[in-house]
Amino acid sequence: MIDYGQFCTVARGAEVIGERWTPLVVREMLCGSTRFNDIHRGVPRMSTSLLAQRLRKLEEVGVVKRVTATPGAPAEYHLTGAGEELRPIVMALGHWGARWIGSRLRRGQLDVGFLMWDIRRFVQLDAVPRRRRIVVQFRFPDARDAERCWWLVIDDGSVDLCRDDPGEELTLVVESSVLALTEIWTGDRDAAATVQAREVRITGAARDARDFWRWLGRSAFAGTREQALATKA
Amino acid sequence: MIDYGQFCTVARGAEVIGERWTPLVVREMLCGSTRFNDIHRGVPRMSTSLLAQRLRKLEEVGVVKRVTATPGAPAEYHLTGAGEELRPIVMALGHWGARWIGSRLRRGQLDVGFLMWDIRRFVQLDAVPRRRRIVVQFRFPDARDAERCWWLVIDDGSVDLCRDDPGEELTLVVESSVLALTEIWTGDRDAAATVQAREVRITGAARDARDFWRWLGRSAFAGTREQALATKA
DNA sequence: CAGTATCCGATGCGATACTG
DNA sequence: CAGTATCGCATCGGATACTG
Repeated sequence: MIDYGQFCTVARGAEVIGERWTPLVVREMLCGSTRFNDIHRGVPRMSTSLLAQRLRKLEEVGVVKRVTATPGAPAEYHLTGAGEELRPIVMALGHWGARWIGSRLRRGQLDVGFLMWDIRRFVQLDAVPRRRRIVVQFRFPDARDAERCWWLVIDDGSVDLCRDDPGEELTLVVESSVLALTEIWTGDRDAAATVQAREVRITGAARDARDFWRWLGRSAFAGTREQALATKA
Repeated sequence: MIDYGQFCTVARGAEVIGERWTPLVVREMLCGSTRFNDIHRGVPRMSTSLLAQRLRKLEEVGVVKRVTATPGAPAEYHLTGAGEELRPIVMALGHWGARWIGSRLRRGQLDVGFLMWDIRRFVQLDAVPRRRRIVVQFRFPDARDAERCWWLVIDDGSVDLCRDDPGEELTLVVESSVLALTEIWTGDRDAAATVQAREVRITGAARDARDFWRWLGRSAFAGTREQALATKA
């Protein structure tokens, strides 16, 4: 563990949550993930051994509480009150990043799995047309073989993300480069303009296509990003 | 530099200011230090080469602006707008630490130089009796030889910290263990109670001694700390 | 004072493999 | 699925010495 050797509480706080990867682990838990592998989806580049180590440390300092419902059941990781109070800090950091990190996305930052996981999480359920099962296929021609095709299934208020064809009638097919959809998600580009530019193509009923952009969420920081870019221009 | 390889702005922000030592360097600059060695006083355990490296990085990402008034003059480091906007984040982290880091101060976290530097910075000038030159000697019998004795000189709205006897009449002498004064500073202990317990001794005119605790500031997070400890008890 | 250059050692952490 | 164990490299950063 980091030891700054200072009594200042900024230092002591930074020792706990400033360690490499830790803020992202906390972010993931703030978004609601409680299972080890779910958390890991939010930080896929982190090795599982390191994630386990960080979770132990966070438990030790009282940010995370490890819960095992019944013996033998898989553990769940929950934020404590202290952990929950990190929310404003992590959010502020995200907004700061959205506002001040100017550079375009680098190639190495693109990750379809992470993007889709994020999208799944923030589907605007109350904006989804009710009483219908909706199946959207996402196609990313430039992604690696295994990540080229995803299905988002929304039904009765629940959202599922599949990597295997559910074999149902498709409501929509969304085809895009990884970059284009990511930039829409982050607020770097406008969805309508990107469709205009033919960098995203949506196939399906016109009404469903229009609805799509309503219930598809955006990153929590997209508004800030958008505003920052607008101000600059 | 850290590279999380994620488009999320929390990650991209953390890449910039989540690196080891960086939040403390920013904290120091938010407190007003602009010269290399002044900044270094706030992070004395950091090597100068590493500090230089971090400052370069911060300049590169637009958090710090390096300014040389006249050629040959020593450089000054100023926070940019982006840097200034880190203030709420750093402060929030400090308050979080004050509230949730339960452990007592460890021996290795004590540092008289850092404490006195902090004290000097936050003297409540408007609470200091006017029209008088005030010289306070601080004695720390348990400190290392070179750090046993300090002088705080307040005059005409300016505060100086000396390590050599200014050779003037002393208004007050404050004698304390490093721990005791540090804990008063951080809000872990009450000043009056600590004096009662004879762990701090003040010599001088009664009125000056009473005034002392009024113009001596406390850490910016002491209130939060105090409240957290009170709640627990 | 205000840093830079160099060296070298600790360790953080990634990759891989393995277990219940 | 939910992790643990082990290995080995890279790099981070501390110490020291040096410069204008």
